Amino acid sequence: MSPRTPQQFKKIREEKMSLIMDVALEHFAARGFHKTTISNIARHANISKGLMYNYFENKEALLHTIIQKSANEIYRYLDINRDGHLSEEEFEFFIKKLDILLKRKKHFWQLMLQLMMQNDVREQFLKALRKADALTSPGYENVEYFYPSLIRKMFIEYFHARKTENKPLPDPDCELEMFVNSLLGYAILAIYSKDNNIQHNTKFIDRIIELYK
Amino acid sequence: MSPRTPQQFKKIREEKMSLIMDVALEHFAARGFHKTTISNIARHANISKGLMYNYFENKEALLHTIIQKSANEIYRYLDINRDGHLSEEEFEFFIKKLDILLKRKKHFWQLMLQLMMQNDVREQFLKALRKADALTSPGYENVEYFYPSLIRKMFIEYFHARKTENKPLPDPDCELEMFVNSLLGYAILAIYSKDNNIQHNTKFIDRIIELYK
Amino acid sequence: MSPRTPQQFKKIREEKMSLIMDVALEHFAARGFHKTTISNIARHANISKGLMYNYFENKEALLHTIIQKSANEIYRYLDINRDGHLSEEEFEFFIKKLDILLKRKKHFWQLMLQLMMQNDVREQFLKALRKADALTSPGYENVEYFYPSLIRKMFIEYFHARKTENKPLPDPDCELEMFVNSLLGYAILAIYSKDNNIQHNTKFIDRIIELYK
Amino acid sequence: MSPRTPQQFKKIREEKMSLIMDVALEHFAARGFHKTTISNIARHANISKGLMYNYFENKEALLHTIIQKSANEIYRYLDINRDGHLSEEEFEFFIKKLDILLKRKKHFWQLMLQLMMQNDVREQFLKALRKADALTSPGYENVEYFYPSLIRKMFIEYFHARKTENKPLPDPDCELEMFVNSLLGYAILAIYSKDNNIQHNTKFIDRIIELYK
DNA sequence: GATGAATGAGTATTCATTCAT
DNA sequence: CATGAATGAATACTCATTCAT
Repeated sequence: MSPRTPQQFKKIREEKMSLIMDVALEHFAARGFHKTTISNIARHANISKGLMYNYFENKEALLHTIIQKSANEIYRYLDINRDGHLSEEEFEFFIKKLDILLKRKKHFWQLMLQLMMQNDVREQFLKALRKADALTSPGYENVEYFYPSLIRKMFIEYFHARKTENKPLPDPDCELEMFVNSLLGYAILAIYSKDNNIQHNTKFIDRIIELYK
Repeated sequence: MSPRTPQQFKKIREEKMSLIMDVALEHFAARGFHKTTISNIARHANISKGLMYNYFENKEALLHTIIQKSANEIYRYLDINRDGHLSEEEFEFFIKKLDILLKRKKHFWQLMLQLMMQNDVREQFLKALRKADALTSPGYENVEYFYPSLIRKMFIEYFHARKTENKPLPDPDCELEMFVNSLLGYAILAIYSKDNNIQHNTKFIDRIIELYK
Repeated sequence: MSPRTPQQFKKIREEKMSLIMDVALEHFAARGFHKTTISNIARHANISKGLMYNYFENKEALLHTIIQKSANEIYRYLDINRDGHLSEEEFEFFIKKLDILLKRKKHFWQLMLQLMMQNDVREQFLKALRKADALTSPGYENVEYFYPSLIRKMFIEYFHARKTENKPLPDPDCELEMFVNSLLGYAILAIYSKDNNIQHNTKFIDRIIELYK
Repeated sequence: MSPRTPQQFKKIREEKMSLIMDVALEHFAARGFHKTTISNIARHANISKGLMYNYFENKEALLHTIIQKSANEIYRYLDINRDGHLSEEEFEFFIKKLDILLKRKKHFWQLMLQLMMQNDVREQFLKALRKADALTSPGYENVEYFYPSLIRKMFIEYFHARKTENKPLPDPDCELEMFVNSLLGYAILAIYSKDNNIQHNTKFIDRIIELYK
């Protein structure tokens, strides 16, 4: 009886880690990081507590890994043509993809919001995000500001370049902010809404595009 | 030393409770409800742990009392003419007051957001809010839906009644949603921004009023 | 019913801390630091585990405090005339007191030996000792080398000054080492011997004095 | 690839066991038995944890085997002419060999000291030593007292027979103890000294021999 | 009213050991 | 022979809450 091959071990490892992270994310999102116990995660993942620590150094490391992994996926998913310029088509594409993303990864976003709301976690949380960003944005590893800044830059440029009836906007920065706020408000409600009322969402997203494209 | 009068006792009591609640709110907002310990609150309020339990049945009761009290203050503060109708002036007045409120009570709002983000706290949290509403909205004690619904109703009516160039809005519900989302996004950023950049805020609020009044 | 006075609280605290430290020292000495559990200490001290942490930040802090306190006592006890010079009388006095000390504080010395034997604890353990030294040797707070060095210095001087039949020793350093080794060997056996065979010990100590005074 | 012969298997087995024991001894000595984890040993020996249990029933068995093996080596190494009598030459030979031994097997002696210092391990530890002794001292398997007693007996006889200037020592037992203590003190410092200052050691050993031969 | 010592149930974490492959 | 995933019992530590004074 020969031992399992390294590949087999790797597969087992990855599947278990993935399972644990899925269960943990769900619980973190629903009950918050602190109220979620390792015991609970282990019980729901049908593993022993000890195994958790075989894969994750501790509870915090588990959280970080979840954030990192999810952030990576998101960045990969959004990966728009990174020429630093946002065409009208890319703008529309971005908004629509974002909407889908919000619904696909509700648990992750709920967790993110919880973390962002805690003043003392926000900093280290942002660090994790920045790291994830660096991984997917080769060449941006040393960018001082956190990823969304990159997007923000593009949007600033986009709004400054925008014209209505061939005239530039009177106050593009204010317009950008209106846009960002609308999107943020929409996102939060979408993340916490129980139904995925497609119709309703579509209407709003279309209106956003109509207004700001 | 003559014994204190009942009034003096009452005053001491109220001041202590107020102090405890202030300290607690600050800590809850900064570190979250679970990470905040009773010991910490007591230490910062310069009282003993035991005294805390003289005033508040337990940690949860403390939280509820804080929410209740703050919610009451807020409702009192916003107290617009409750004739169930929102005039254009009232609309503008409401928005402007809300903006001031957000900045005045940042800690409270930060705590509110944290609580709203936790799926399993949200329900009981909303209950507390509804109760606070009932206290300030005599006659509405048995209203089934939670307070914002009342406001929402007025806003729905407001947007449906709104006319631009003497023509009703093509889709007032969508317009309402755009408005709500913008405001929500703005609120969150305002609650967590460190500076109270008046200028910047004023611009945005003015634009909101300009667009939706 | 007025609350206890600060003095009463202090007394309670000190008595409990002392009790815990006594029990802990006994266990540490008998079973080693790692094999001794907090539960065990608590059980034998007839207190709850929680109380332990009311008084000592953690297990290591408990150990440090024990070392510190015991070391202080020892230094106080040995406190010979600190003029940096060792007369023949002081020499004899020191040896005799040391002998008594070994028997009085067996548990402490057993623990000390255990700690000294662990390569990775020795450093931080010596630090604790140095600190205790500084507390009892005003003016020596910044002495770079650890306390025994001070004693050692005196002994070096003592042996170099020693004369037999009016002639200096042929090799005072070697003689010093013979003395130190004898004492060390004696100490270890004394610390771990179960009986305090006075006779036997006296004989040895007398011989030491006879040889090296 | 032809299957390995039984001899090859045996050789592999023995080499692996030896490797494991070396690594384990090093760790036990440096960090103590309890702080040393099986995982650590396995990692440093470049084997799997499971394999450890193929060779050693459990952690304790590993410890015992190490002690046993090292003790055997030591006894073999010291193997003086066991006629129960210690000549002056044998005395000198013994001391000199002991000195070399201390430096050759520092890790082992460090571990031994650690174990001896723990009251509750000492008993079973001495048992292991006695067993080792029995293996190398055929005929002494049932000797009640632990090995050093045998040596001690010889030394007692040696000191009682010793004469200075043709006169027997006034108190041979006390002299023996002086000798033992000196040697013990020396041994401990030698075991834990980082440098192997040959000169220094030689001087001391020579002095011992000079004094007690 | 006020204090802080005391409790104990709960939680994260460790690690020797087993076992399917 | 060899592997490392998996277990679970044990252990350090936390903290809301109680209570004698």
